[in-house]
Amino acid sequence: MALRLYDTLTREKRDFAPINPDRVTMYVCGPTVYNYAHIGNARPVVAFDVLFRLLRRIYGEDHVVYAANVTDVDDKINAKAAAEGVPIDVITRRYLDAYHADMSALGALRPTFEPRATQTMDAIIAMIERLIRNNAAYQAEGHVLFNTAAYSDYGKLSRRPMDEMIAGARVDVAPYKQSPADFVLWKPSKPGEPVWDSPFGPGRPGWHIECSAMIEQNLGLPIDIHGGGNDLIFPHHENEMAQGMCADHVPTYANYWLHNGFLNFGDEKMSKSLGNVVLVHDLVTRTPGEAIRWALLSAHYRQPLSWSEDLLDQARRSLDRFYGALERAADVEVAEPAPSAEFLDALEDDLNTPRAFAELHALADRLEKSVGGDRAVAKAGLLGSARLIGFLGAEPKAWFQGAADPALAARIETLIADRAASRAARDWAKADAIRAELTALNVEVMDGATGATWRMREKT
RNA sequence: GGCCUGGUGGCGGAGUGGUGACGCAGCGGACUGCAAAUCCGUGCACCCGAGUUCGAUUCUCGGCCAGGCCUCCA
Repeated sequence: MALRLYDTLTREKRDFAPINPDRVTMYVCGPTVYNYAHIGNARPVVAFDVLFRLLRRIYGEDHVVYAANVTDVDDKINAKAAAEGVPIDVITRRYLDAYHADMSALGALRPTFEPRATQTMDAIIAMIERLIRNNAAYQAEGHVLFNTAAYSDYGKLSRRPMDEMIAGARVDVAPYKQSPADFVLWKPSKPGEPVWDSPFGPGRPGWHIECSAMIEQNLGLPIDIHGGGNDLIFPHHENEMAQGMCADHVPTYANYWLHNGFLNFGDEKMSKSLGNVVLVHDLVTRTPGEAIRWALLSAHYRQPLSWSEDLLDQARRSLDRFYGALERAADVEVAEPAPSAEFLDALEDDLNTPRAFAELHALADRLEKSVGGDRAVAKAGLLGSARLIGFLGAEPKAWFQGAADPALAARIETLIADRAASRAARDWAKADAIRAELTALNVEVMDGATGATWRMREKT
């Protein structure tokens, strides 16, 4: 089966056909680096990482170009910098470093490009100049505004009837706007804010223009895939598309618009403004990143996902199952891991990760139950499939014992040796006492035919 | 007010016009000095109403409920 993706613009699942199979282009809206990322922010990163990996497999590693922007000019960054009395780059560097570390812990590959707004200023200004020249933008009171009337398809992506929307909008309309829907491309900086020179006067870019300029600069319009959270459909992506189309007169902006559903926490979405956030930065200190990744992919990317401790716990148990199966199959030689046909089929069906996960379970079952050569086939399929999307890359021993530091591990090994001696002497009371001691250390001991193995229990 | 999602078993979550994935938890059994893991078996669902149909959880319409967007937001 060929790759099929659900496109927000046409609201249908379509066969994916890149403009140029030698250079497949994908852009995803990235972070504004003024704070740590929460798991809701991590959802698109992980979901589109799966797509990136799948595209690399289909078209070749060197034939997929993936860009994700870093917004490092923003009101909240300015506010934070002012509050701490430091330049904005102190803030942005701190949170960008943390972002990279956190997303890496979740198994996300780095995008090919991570353009930063502050380093895209020339392209931004050039694009605004072109928009003005094309009569798609106008200047007013130190601002440059996009003229939505210049783009007849404005509202098409979000399917918003513009006249009705304006009537019901809760937005205060700035007096210098020709139409309430017009949006800022360039605006004057307030005192103390970062400022850039431009033909339109000193100031800084509006929110939407950086993405269009980065796409143009790093990928070239039109692009194959544009991704982001579904809250960005309007106004951000609507505006991006309008700008790009009017600036470059391209036939399309992006051929496939992909939007992930939201992660909810309780009854509401998780958001920084609501304050109900779980930071990845905190979570990774007490939970394996792989389990967080599994939890994030346990629902289809377009569906809402309810975040809970129980979800994480279930994710850990699933991975326990797989690593356990691999541990028991340590003796099975695998020439070359390769994903199974059913697994690829599930992923190619608009990234159906739940179905793909079901196939991983089927492969693990085969690995446990079959004998002889079938085991090698199952192991190759399990490893090849799981690793394609960033799972089961660790050694089973590291998965089960990774939470123990070397000193603790040494102590555990000593206790287990003592217990083995007691068991050999059939001193069950002492053996059980040692087991109790290990349990107190959060360690579970498993007696097997070839001796005891152990693992750290999940924290409760 | 406008627009957009979604409502599946105790929980998570696919999918389908007709034999009701998959996982976790539960229950029974095998195995085990104990325990875990593993294996075998097992119960449980498709928000409500109407329509279309031989037949709907799946299609259509109408409700109800929940969430999101229209303002920074993944």
